[in-house]
Amino acid sequence: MMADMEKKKNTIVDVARKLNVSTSTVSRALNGHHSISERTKLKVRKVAAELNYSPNNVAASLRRGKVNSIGVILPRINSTFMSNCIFGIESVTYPAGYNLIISCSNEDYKKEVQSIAALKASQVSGIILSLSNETKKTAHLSNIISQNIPLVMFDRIAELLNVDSVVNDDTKITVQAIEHLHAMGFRKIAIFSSPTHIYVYKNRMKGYLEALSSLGLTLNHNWIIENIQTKEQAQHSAEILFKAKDKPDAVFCTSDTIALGVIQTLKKLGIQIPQEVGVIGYSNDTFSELIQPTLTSIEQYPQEMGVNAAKLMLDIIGDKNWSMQVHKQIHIKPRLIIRDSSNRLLTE
Amino acid sequence: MMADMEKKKNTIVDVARKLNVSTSTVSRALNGHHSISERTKLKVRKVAAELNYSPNNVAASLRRGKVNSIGVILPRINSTFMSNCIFGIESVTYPAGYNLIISCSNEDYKKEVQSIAALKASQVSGIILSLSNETKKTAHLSNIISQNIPLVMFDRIAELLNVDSVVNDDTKITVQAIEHLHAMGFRKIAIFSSPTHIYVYKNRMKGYLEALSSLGLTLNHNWIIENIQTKEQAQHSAEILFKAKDKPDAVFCTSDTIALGVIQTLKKLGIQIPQEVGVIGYSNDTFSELIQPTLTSIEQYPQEMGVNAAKLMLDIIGDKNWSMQVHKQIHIKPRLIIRDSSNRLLTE
DNA sequence: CTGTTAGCGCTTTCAG
DNA sequence: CTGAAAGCGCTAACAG
Repeated sequence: MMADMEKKKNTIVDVARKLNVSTSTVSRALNGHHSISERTKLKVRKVAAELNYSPNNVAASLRRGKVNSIGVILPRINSTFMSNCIFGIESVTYPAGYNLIISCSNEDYKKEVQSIAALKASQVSGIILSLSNETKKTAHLSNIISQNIPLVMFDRIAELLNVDSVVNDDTKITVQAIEHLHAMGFRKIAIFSSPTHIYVYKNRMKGYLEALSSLGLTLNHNWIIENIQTKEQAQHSAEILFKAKDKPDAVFCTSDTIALGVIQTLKKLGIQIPQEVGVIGYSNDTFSELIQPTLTSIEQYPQEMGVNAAKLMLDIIGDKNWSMQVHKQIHIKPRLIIRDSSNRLLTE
Repeated sequence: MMADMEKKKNTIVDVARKLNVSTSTVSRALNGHHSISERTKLKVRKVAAELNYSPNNVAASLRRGKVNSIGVILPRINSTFMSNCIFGIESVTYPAGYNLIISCSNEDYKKEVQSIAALKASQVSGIILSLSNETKKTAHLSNIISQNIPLVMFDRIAELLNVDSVVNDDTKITVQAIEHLHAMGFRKIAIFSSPTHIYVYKNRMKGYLEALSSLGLTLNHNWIIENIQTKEQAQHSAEILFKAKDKPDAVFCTSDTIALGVIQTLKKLGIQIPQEVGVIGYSNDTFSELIQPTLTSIEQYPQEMGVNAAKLMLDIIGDKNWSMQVHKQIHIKPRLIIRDSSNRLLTE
């Protein structure tokens, strides 16, 4: 009978045996320890290669009590914004020698909690997180903080939690956007917003209200549409709003997708953009400069956000007392990109 | 002097001690082993919760010789196509209890090789991969296959490697696209392609050539533009081509971004689409139905590709002899989505 | 510069 | 149904 080809993987023990040295020497040589002679290092590396040796990080991590991976939990993964954030994160963590374990909460609170548990079990060095829509409790986060697992939040943060974070200056840029509409002669400005219990939308709403007040514009509660999540909902609400008596003359939208829905409805109703109604979106999706009319929007620099979140994480890792310290909040400055959908000067 | 609050994490040893049982019992209880009485299980779980016990998967993995994570290597991460693939993969691997370790080769061969090594060191259960642009050698892949590490490739596969894979029927759908152009009366069909050493572009080129031949259209080598990678390159090449004497009357593009570049140049040159020139893109990006004219394109169902790649992976994992077997290739059927940019019927 | 030794936290035979 | 004991592969005191 043929014996099974027991392709047992070679370990440092095999390398050590072949060279007649101790496993410590092999371990040290492979890790570039300074107290090993160049000659030995060369020999070890040679034999390791011959034996097709591949290190076992699981064993090393267990021994070291430290894992070289960082967990990332996102509400979505297939969005331009989020995938660019990941891209930014990866560009920092990879050169630093970390793996990225990514999981997607799918805007589901329960899955967020489970993902946290899974990452904890994996002994990740830290967790970078943006909250799901549904997350209203944050016990799962306090829990990991209390266990000294580094946590960095970005974009959708939990305000009451004292952690390092990266956010946009949503309020300020929204004020700027409303001021821009005002400067273009729009006076009856509506807002189409996603749910305002979420940090970023809350701040956009805040900016809207602040700007209206400081510009002396009257606030019409019928023009404040909240809880819009999809293009279809935006279309629906726009249809109702623009068929009513008391129509606004501009709409500030908290996402480009919402803005797209509004634009499609306005077109359908034969309303001219921006002559009759101005529209502003948020996040500068690829399509915003490609649609008709081109859409005024707000660039958020998601990659930059990811880069900063990752840098923050690397700073924290290894700092035993990070949870005791004053936490940093990095503000990314968004930019208003003025295009045709709000630019009345073009047509006057 | 205050003693440091040694917040040493509790392990099963602590749980066992508190209950006066053995660690084996705790381990078994926590893992729902059948030979443990319900009463014990309850007690163990209760104490584990009290002690805020969190399992250490690193130790468990080392002992089991098996890690609950799957590695994914992609050429890009911030593209609609790839992020949707990840989304599909995650939707299968998460419920199955796997972590996803994602790394991005950035179209760089070296980084692809390094990522493979890193994932190997992490002892991942398997690797799902789509090749970088630059990858021409596949020794790094043969290597992991020979070590019985499950490998699934998708989209950009290495043809000569005998592994499970998920691909589009690029050739067939391209033939269909060209036939569509022919049916619309276009006869002088050019192709703007990304580098054809890459599997998917090679097949699109193949489809183009096959279709031309079977439709009896003459092949003009000046109309075969290869190595286009960016919108700018597409614009540049289109400008040259459409200022030349011998102009095509349609352009098949291997991506929507290329098509966008072509359309922008045609507009600039005052050439009517589709009356004078028809354009087809590939991958049905969000913007394709939003631009003017709306762009005929090919939907590839990236999420579906991810789902299938992940399922294939789960099938393979644990199957000791997978590398000996005949490998499956799953073909995802793309769909031609006809819009204005190729639809002459609209205007005749 | 190198070797000896003791575990990291968990699972899993084997033995009751 | 439960316990004792061994050990996964590696690293890091400690000791020369």
